[in-house]
Amino acid sequence: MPKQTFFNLNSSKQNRIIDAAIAEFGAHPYLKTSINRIIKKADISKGSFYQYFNNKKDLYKYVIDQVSDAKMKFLGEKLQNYQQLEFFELLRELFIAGIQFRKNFPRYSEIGDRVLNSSNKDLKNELYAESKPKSNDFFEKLLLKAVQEGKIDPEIDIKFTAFMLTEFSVSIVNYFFETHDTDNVDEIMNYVDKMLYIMKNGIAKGDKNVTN
Amino acid sequence: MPKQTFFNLNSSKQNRIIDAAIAEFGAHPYLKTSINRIIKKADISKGSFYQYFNNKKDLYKYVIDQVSDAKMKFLGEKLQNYQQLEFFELLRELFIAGIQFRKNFPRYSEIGDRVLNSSNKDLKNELYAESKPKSNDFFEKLLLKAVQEGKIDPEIDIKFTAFMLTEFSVSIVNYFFETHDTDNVDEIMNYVDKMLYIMKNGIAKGDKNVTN
DNA sequence: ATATAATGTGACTACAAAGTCATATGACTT
DNA sequence: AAGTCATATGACTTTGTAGTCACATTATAT
Repeated sequence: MPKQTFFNLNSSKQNRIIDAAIAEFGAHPYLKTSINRIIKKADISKGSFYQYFNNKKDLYKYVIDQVSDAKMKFLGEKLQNYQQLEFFELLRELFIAGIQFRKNFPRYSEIGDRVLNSSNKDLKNELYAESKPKSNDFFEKLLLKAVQEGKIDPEIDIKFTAFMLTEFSVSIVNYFFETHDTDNVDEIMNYVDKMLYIMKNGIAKGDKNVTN
Repeated sequence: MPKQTFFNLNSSKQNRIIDAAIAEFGAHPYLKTSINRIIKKADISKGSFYQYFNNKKDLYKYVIDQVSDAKMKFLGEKLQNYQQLEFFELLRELFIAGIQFRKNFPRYSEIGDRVLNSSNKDLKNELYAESKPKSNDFFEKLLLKAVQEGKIDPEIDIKFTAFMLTEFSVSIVNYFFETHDTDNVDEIMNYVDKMLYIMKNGIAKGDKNVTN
């Protein structure tokens, strides 16, 4: 957690610092990020930095939390309208909302991508203590509801399936950026639909008599 | 590529260096790995290092290639009879072999995990110019064959599906190690089977009349 | 035995990072 | 106006890194 001194700052200065941090953490993998560059960009002194934060990780965690909260809030608002949707429909809307978030807050997304692929396992565990479980929990709740409503195969392991959905979601983005150099983020939906198709029907040949 | 001077060394010295490198690259994320530590462990001088390799990345790439080759060779031997196996059976065998490899060569696996999770996109692209497609290609070929044999839904996007399988194969192992602190690697097969079930049938409720 | 080529060495340079601290500046209180 | 407390500063220290190079050692060929 940042120290009290940071929160004492007027919000304009706070934002200047956070913006500089977001830029830095979005531009480099964590281990290559530099406090020196951040303070330069934010136009504060080295000494001040250490009066606001304990160290780089302190700031990093805070920034990640902010971004994660922003996304949750954004998705949460969108989802209010979709309560009545069927599981796969809802999932689809969720991805659309995710893409919208990406469009509206590109800086946030850059840093988010970095975090999701971050390798440093120790750091990752520390950071993800919250945010990945968040997404997992969310999928779990959706799945549970869908099973109860008889929409989803009750045989599945819900925790594991939630995990699978989370990972697939990340993979989709990775795949998109590895195969498309474009900025046309909407095309991601192609892959979302492909993924949903597989999750729904599986890939073994044969028709499924989906019960309603 | 290492310089000729490296290959001129007797294999015992070569191994000493490669072993030190594997230990280092397995123990730290790439950006934190240190040539200094490697030469210390391998008991060679700084000057020698630069007579054998151009830089750290040079060595890194070489090590990754070695590990990747070893794994391919191992899998190839284990799966000699794979031609007559049905797609999902084969996939299962593949995981079993992969887990065996992990058991037999834990050092190799450590470094493999790091690589697969590596965040540095630029580096990743450079490294994977060859080796990632290897695993990807393999899945693609399997899928293609299975589609042709009528075992797999021809509707699916093979490239995309192969990618998802590749990524998830890694995730599943991570998931296991994150949720189970045990060394009983066989339990991973529980999750593999769950994954295969979903990939086969999907999660939507209803029976699938798999055509044979 | 001598000359030549290949290999080995570690002190050194150059650089960038995180973190510290004595001092300066400002703001608020008495 | 004087004194006190919070905040701001940047030069400095320490630590680590990659990479270089003049020289030492060893092996090979003549």
